[in-house]
Amino acid sequence: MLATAIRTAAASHRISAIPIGRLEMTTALAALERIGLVLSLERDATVFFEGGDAKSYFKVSRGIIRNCTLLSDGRRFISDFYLSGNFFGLTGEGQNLCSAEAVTAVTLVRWTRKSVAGLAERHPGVAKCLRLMVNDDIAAAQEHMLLLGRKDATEKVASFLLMMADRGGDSHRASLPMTRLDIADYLGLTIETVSRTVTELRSRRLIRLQDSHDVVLVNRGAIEELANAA
Amino acid sequence: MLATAIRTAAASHRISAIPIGRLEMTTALAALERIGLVLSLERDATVFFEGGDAKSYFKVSRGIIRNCTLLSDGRRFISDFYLSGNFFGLTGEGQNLCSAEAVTAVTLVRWTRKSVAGLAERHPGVAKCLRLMVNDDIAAAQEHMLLLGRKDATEKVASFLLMMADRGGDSHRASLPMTRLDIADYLGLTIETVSRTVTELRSRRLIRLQDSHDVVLVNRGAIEELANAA
DNA sequence: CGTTATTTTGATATACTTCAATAGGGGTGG
DNA sequence: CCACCCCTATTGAAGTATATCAAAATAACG
Repeated sequence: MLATAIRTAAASHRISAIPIGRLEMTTALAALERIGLVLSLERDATVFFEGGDAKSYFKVSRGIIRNCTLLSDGRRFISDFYLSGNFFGLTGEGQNLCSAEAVTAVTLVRWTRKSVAGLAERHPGVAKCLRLMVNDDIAAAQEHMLLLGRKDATEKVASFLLMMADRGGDSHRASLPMTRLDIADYLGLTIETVSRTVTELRSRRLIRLQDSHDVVLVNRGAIEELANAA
Repeated sequence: MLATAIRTAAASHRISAIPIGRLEMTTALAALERIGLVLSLERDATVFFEGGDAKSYFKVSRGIIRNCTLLSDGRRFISDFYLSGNFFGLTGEGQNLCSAEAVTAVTLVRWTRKSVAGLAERHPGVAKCLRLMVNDDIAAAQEHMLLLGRKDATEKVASFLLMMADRGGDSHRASLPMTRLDIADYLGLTIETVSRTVTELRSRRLIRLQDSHDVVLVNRGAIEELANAA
């Protein structure tokens, strides 16, 4: 189970470089397979709280997770979404840096940090895989910061659509299971601005909406130009 | 030399938890001491370029470094500053995620990734120290994203002053060696807005300026309230 | 001491937010 | 099956925070 899990993760776009020998890893991880616990959660359930003890690593088997933080007056920010195949909870030695919530109903696999740490110690391949996943999270954060700090609404939404398309199976279709509020809190905008921007892209025939959560990138090239990828 | 270097890093606020036995680490690092190369750079010199091969780890001995990325039209974003004692270049397996430039004249220590990786393999204490430093970078990125995505100009500037004060020696004084443009590019604002916001804080008697690069936090409590720390 | 870079201040413009209303979609119960 | 409700998304009108454009003041530098 975990062998499959980590292989999937390594194959996902979020692992930037081909990491390590598959055989090595599969062998290493076979040991951990039976200690990963499966859990299912309803939409909007909390996986863990910001500030709580970081005790576990998770993998998304099905559904989607959001990592979010709140300001005292209720303003919310979403630092990342984790899709099926992605690992999360890797960061935050000691305390969780943000809370994790189920955007949709989800199935997760959970491992204790202790057991993963033990495995990583015995198997350098596992350690390397974890390092690569953390690295991908950092790369994502860097790009996200650039987006938040220096991109306008159109660039933000275009970037988001491209990211979701790339993380899904089809580079010309973005599935958006989250609400406009989630998207707004990820992009540092309001729902109204997100909505208006999507409408604008649609009226320019760059995208087509099957419904509000399923976007076809009709002209991906033009969207890439708008996104202003660094 | 490196022993001192890493000890300093571990002592700095950027290492969130007391990491590992000092003795263990000092012993481990003694071996690396002689392979760290010292280099000095002028103000505005580039340490490494975004997209270039990530070949080295660095420690700032003196001065300050900015990590920045550019959009195609010249908009710039600064993801982090590294002050004396901080390590950088730890992230970006393979390619550098952003370029690193000298904000002031700097003295750096450089190690090849290979040599550090080798040391980390032989000495778990070193590996752990590196992990903790990467973790601190992630925590900083998380907070930075929240700031960029959901804070207004006053909150941004107040947060920045507090961060700089905390990273310096004196919690009631922020030394700002960088220009207003650097600050603006870090906060996702313009120089004019940064300047106006600083003026506003000054006229409210929350801060006092020795000169534009040396800020006394007269009323730190009030600034903390304004900063709206999560 | 003049020259240039940086910072501050001022006036105006605008992108995005806020407030408000309408429209769509999905489920439930009558 | 339709009517109703709730939740989400869209659209509209007005307000505001921040950007932009422009100039003055201050600091840094040779």
